[in-house]
Amino acid sequence: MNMKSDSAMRPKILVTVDVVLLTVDLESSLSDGLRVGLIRRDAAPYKGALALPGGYVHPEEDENTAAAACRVLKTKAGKAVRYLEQLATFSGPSRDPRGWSVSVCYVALEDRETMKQWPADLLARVDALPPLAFDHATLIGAAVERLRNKASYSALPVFLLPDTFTLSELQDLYGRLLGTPLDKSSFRRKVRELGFVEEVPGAFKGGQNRPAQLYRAKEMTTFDRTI
Amino acid sequence: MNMKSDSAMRPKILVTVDVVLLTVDLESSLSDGLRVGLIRRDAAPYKGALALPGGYVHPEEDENTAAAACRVLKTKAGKAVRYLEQLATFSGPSRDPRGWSVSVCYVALEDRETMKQWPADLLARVDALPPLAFDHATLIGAAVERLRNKASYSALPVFLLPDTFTLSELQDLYGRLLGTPLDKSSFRRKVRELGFVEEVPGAFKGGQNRPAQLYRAKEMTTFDRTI
DNA sequence: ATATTTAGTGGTGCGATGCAACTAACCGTG
DNA sequence: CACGGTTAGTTGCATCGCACCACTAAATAT
Repeated sequence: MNMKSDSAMRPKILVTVDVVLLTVDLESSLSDGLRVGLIRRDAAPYKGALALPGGYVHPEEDENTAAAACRVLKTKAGKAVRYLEQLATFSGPSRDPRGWSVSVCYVALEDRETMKQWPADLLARVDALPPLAFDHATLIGAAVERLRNKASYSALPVFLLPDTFTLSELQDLYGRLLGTPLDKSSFRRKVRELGFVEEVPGAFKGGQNRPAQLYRAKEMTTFDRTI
Repeated sequence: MNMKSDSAMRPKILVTVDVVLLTVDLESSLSDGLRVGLIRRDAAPYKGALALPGGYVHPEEDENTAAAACRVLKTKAGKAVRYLEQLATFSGPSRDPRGWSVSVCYVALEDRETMKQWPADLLARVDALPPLAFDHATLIGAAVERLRNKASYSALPVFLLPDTFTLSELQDLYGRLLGTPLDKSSFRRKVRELGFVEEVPGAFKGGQNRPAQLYRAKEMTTFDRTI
């Protein structure tokens, strides 16, 4: 196979990035509260439709696709994101009507408070998605699956909470993601011994009842997984 | 940001796939025995250097990047591969001297017997890699990490063994990948109850000593992971 | 004071896992 | 042909982690 002719006859491939920006609404008691940040497309194709924030990779300004994803988020959301991770790459001739396309998809996590800036009508529940442009529903499905999966063995979900949070909030979050209520005692023991949170000395969240100790995330931890 | 001008002024991005084809040599007692199938490049850049099997995505014939990876493997190895999984996508302006490139990287697993077809001098130990073209050493590192990781919670490693194998061989393999010797009793109990292998009735592997029952893989299984 | 609600801690029984001893089957050797 | 060596495969036990449940603590409301 000749490399030169291979390169010369190569048709154009569209190279884009898409970001699944996830957050969680701990107030909503029904469902898991997971929400995804969308945009409304202002150009063809799918003009006027809802879609994931995304766009072309700009070789002259992007250092790599992760940088492109950051740039997209910054222009569409006006801020740097808390956590960003590459999810997977989707490709094919028919997923974009403009031609054969490759989309490197990223998952971003943000807490609900910060996401207040995002227009409320563009924050869709992931368990009741509106019609979306391209194959974006698939990308969201993959992102949510990844997040749920990582919840079972990592500290990743802390990025869905504000800087400080109570252990009850953290437990509630894990319970939602894992789809099963967790035991208070076991959860606290686990979290403590894994040491991915630390107390904020003297900081308490007071409500109607007994005040709760506030915590903050320490380092990112991935737990052991044994066969 | 105007989509049309965005698209029109878009410089060419090289879109390629690379495959990290892994196998394991259970004979080699030192190290873990993991090996990666390489090719020797017959064209610039890096002409004559060792590299991963890979190549351009061909939009007119490839249904997606996974199909491109299969095609690359078929042309370079002459056969379909046992297991193929997308690893990650690597990108940037400097990883390929020809220009800004995106490489969708795949991990492939094959058993040692089948890999006998691969030229022996192109089957490198992953813990002692020769100098490689592009950033391919990085891709191999990521692939090996992924494999080791999945060994701790999935049946994935069975794809590194022939169709039938003994439980001792399977245990040896897991022990190598996990980097720690496993207990015979516990391992067998686990494998049995997870049920991802089944006996081949009446088939035994006879050596100098007591013959061992042969097993074959059932369905692909991923185990539970709990926080 | 007392009820209510949420925060947070301790104890206990069961199941999974690790460890070690045991049996089984084959081969080679004197 | 008995015996030792080696690998296959099982069984029993002891221990550790974890789910479950009961308890105490601190606030508010009436």
